[in-house]
Amino acid sequence: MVKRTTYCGLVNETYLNQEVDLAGWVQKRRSLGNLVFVDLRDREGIVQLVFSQEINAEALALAETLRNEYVISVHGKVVARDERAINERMKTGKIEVEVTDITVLNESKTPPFDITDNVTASEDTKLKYRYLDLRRPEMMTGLRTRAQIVKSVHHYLDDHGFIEIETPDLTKSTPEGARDYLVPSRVYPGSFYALPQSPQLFKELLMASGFDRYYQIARCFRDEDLRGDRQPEFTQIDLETSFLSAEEIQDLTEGVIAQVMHDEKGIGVQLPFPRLTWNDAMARFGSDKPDLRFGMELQDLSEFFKDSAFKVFKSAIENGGQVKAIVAPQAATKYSRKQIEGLQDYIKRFGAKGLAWLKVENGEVAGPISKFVKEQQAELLAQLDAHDGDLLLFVADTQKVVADSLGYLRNYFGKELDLIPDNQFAFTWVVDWPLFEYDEGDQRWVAAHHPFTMPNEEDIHLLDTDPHSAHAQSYDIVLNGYEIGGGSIRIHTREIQEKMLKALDFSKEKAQEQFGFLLDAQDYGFPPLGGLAIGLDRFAMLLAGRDNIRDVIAFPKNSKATEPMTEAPSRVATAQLDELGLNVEDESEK
RNA sequence: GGUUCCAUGGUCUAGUUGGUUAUGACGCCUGCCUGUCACGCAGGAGAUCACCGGUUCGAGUCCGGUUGGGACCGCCA
Repeated sequence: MVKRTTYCGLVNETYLNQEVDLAGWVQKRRSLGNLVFVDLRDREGIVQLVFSQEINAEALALAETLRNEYVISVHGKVVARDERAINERMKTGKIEVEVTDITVLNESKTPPFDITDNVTASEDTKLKYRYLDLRRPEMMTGLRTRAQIVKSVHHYLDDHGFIEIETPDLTKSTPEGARDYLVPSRVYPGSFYALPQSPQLFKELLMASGFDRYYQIARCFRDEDLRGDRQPEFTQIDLETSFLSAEEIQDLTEGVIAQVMHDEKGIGVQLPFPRLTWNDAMARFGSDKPDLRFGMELQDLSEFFKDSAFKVFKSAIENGGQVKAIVAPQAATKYSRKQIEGLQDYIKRFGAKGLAWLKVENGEVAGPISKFVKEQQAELLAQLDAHDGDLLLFVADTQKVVADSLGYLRNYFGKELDLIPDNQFAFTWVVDWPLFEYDEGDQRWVAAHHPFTMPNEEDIHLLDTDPHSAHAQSYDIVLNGYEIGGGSIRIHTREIQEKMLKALDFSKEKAQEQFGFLLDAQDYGFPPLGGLAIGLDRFAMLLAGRDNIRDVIAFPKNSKATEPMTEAPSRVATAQLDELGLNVEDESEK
């Protein structure tokens, strides 16, 4: 095999009049008879090859037989294109390669879709032929963005005294949190390992061992339903430290992110990032992961409407709820009554019973509820800072329903009204989370973050009296409306840990059975500790400008958690099951 | 677990009130073409209308079910 001179996409004027050897895939053949052009593609880009009688008749003949995605190598001379033949849209458009020798390294069937960035094939088809999909430049770019992030993280954390340590993938199932992926044990039939949801407990134990600063690019597994930003296996930039405060860990994280933004995007981010309390995030943006690239904040009108003649509003407030509104700027004429009612149907899934709205026209409010606010309309418009042409949207309900509904509508209108600037990266911390949240489905209190999260210092006493009102030393890092990471200061004393588990209704026995190794470790000089994990996939997705983490994962699952290419998961041989002591029900069905 | 949408040549797609040979583009094949880069021109091939059943004289179209896929809610310490 001839040694390549360079990548196709990197051939430029410095190679003028030199002989080069190139290899790659045929992007396109354009035959004009005795003159043939071939676009040759590799990971760095495309270069135009020329074949003609004058250059080499034998190569020309072979060029006529080329088809898309054939793999070839060529030898030829880099020449300048004629003035009128220059292609300004191509990086290599000023030159071309006159081919004197060509080898077909492999032929290709006609691919099921074109290897271009404006591909039209369905997600299903693309995943089935993932190796072809990944030939597309934008897919290569996404994975290279991801690689660059990892490289920067290694560089930064290595420089800051972090030690990279691997933790097990075959570990113990834990009852809290997401559903585990289970791995049957052959040696102990009926017993199972679990794949880690995160390396949480192991990294805490590494602090107990005195490593002081740990990190890992860690694969995590959660058997829950998928979304555009959720895959069953995903990767965290996982780190843990001893003897640092929440603020110090946040500063450190900002350093990591600033390094990545500098290396990958050439952007100097403004530090420190804003810090929002969880309460403020929910109150102002209706979300625990607010998109700060635009305004349109939720405004509380409970006081304004507490004596309203509009019973829906008045009674919501009397029942301990609230009335809030958002102002969609210049949206009044863009949305018909029917469209707004469509939005109302949508927010019903968050529990909202209705969506009240007003349009502002000539300084007056108009719309179905206008008669209730006509008298105070000037006051209302002033309070909301609303102007002619704006659309006002109101939801009256419990705090949670109001936040979910208006938070959704805020994001919806942000996109629809084009209020979100491109190429902006708005980081923020969301801090001071509740320690617990109530699980309506299971009718019990669960840890909002995880059961090892330290309460705020001033709330520790609440563990004895009113644990569920306590707030936590936990923090999420949010980018453009996505949670890209989160962490906390952990509990490091057995006393507080046991109170925490008790508040979660763990019996002493159950706690010992599930987390005994951690509780025991806390008896042997467990240092104060805390850490954080950044979701690599989401971070890479956002930096690559994509809207699905599949685009920055080489071989992802589809939305049904299967992989169309390998057809995993699949049934296995009975002999394999027998060896594991497993019986599958209804094996004949399906 | 729930809601909702979708399935027509290789790909994307049109298909009316149920009515003769199922539309178009791209791609593919053959021929012509020496400056193309969305090459052009002429011709051609390519369809189990996802699957099963029903209604009907007649189903791509209507009804029921199944399968596969997309989005969303729940779920995701």
